[in-house]
Amino acid sequence: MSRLKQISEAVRDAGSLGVAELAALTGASEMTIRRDLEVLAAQGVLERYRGGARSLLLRGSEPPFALRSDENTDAKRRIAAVVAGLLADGESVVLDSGTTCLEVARLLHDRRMTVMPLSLHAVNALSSSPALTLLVPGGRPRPGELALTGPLTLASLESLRFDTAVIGCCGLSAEHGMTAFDLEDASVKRAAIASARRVIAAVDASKLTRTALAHVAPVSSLDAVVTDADGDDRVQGLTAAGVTVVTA
Amino acid sequence: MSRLKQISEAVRDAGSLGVAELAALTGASEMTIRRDLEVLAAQGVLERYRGGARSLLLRGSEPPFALRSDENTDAKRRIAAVVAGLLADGESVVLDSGTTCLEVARLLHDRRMTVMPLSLHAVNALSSSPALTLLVPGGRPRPGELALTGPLTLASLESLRFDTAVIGCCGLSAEHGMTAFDLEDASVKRAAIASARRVIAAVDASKLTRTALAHVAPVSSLDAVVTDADGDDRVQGLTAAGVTVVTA
DNA sequence: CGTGATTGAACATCAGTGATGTTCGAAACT
DNA sequence: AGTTTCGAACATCACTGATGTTCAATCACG
Repeated sequence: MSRLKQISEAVRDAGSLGVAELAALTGASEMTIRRDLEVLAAQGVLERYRGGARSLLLRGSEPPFALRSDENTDAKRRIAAVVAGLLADGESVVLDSGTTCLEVARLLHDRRMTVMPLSLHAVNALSSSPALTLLVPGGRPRPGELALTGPLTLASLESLRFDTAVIGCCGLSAEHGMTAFDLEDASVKRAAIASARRVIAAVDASKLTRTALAHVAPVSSLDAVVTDADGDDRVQGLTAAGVTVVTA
Repeated sequence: MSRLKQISEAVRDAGSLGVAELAALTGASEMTIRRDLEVLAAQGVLERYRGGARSLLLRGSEPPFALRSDENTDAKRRIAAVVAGLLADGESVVLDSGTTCLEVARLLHDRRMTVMPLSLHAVNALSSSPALTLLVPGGRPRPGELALTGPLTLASLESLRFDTAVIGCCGLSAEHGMTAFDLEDASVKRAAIASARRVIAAVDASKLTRTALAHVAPVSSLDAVVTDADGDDRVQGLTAAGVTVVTA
């Protein structure tokens, strides 16, 4: 686990912590801790005060992208590989924001298809590809996450029809359907789902226990769910609800 | 001058050149030349054949972005500084693609304004800024240049009204007006100009002698031209045509 | 079909960059 | 005023990316 993540979790759990304590906890020097706190403060994770920092992470909000990106990478890669296998050359795909979908993007780099990513991270991962046709939606990128949102994004999606939408999410269950932390994100996901004939959800196992604030869509609107949970209650709940679940 | 640029020009001037000759010319090893040629071939600058490479650069087309980016940097920075000075905090600005406008983007990083760049390079330069509101237009990024073009871009521009448009171009003269190498680019520039109340052209001196294929707009639609040419005939031509010219 | 030139993969080397630690003067809190 | 905290500046170190060298495989041409 990276030191930044370690710090952010320690501060979140304690509410607030001093620089010296964090230095002792991580084994790094106080100067390094200060630099880390500066970074985390810029990301909105916490707030500095003289001698320490207090957490700004609300329960029910999402930790910033930079802290999630190297989390659970193995599972994400395996899920992404399966998703990429479900996509055929020549298809047009709209690709959601989030770290799992970013892994999918990396795998599509040399494929011959049309892709519209909903996050600038994925756009950057694909912008050097000569093989595929890259479409960028308009919108306002949310800081850190770089997920595109707002009326421009919705307008871009409404003017196009895709073969497949690959959607990530923050929570997924048979009961509550697909949910997201951010309201704007949720409406973008909805628009993406509405613009595609086929919908694939890419969801690592940890999301299957979670339910977030904003409702996106019922599970009935998903054609397939790709996840890394194996022989799990929650997977059974989804299949019972009539969803095709593919395990990576 | 970078070795890549040196190679690309030598091959363009000779039509085709051998690896050994290029190694002698640049002082690098043949292996390095091969790697360089691979890079340039991927950019579409030239075509490899066994033992050498032949140029693919058409007269009248634009050398790829990566080769222009570190060219004339001083002049571009000075022009960009003047342009940035013409913009007020709180303004909404549409920022054209190209290396000069990219320098402008870098200077806007910590300003409090709304910016819509027309190239992903500038988007990336600004995406970490907490101060400004970044808007991304939709579109298809042209490889290398990463300039956004196409119907999505035009639609994004048509749905917005900006205070100022900062436009770069490939050619500018009193006689032919503003011109661009790429037809799609030209229509995007036109749309950007149409969506803004005030239009500033950022043009280094070398563009004032050039005229490119696609007409963008007459000089009468420009409110100001920022350039680094000092006491030049061409500048006089522009001022005679009623354009406000600011020299950096 | 053979021969010599060309290629690219693998490894060595080196410089430049980024992360970390240390020091010390300035600023802030009590 | 005294103590603590901060951050700028510099030193250090690991790592990455660029370059060169070597050598076996491949290609073109006679």
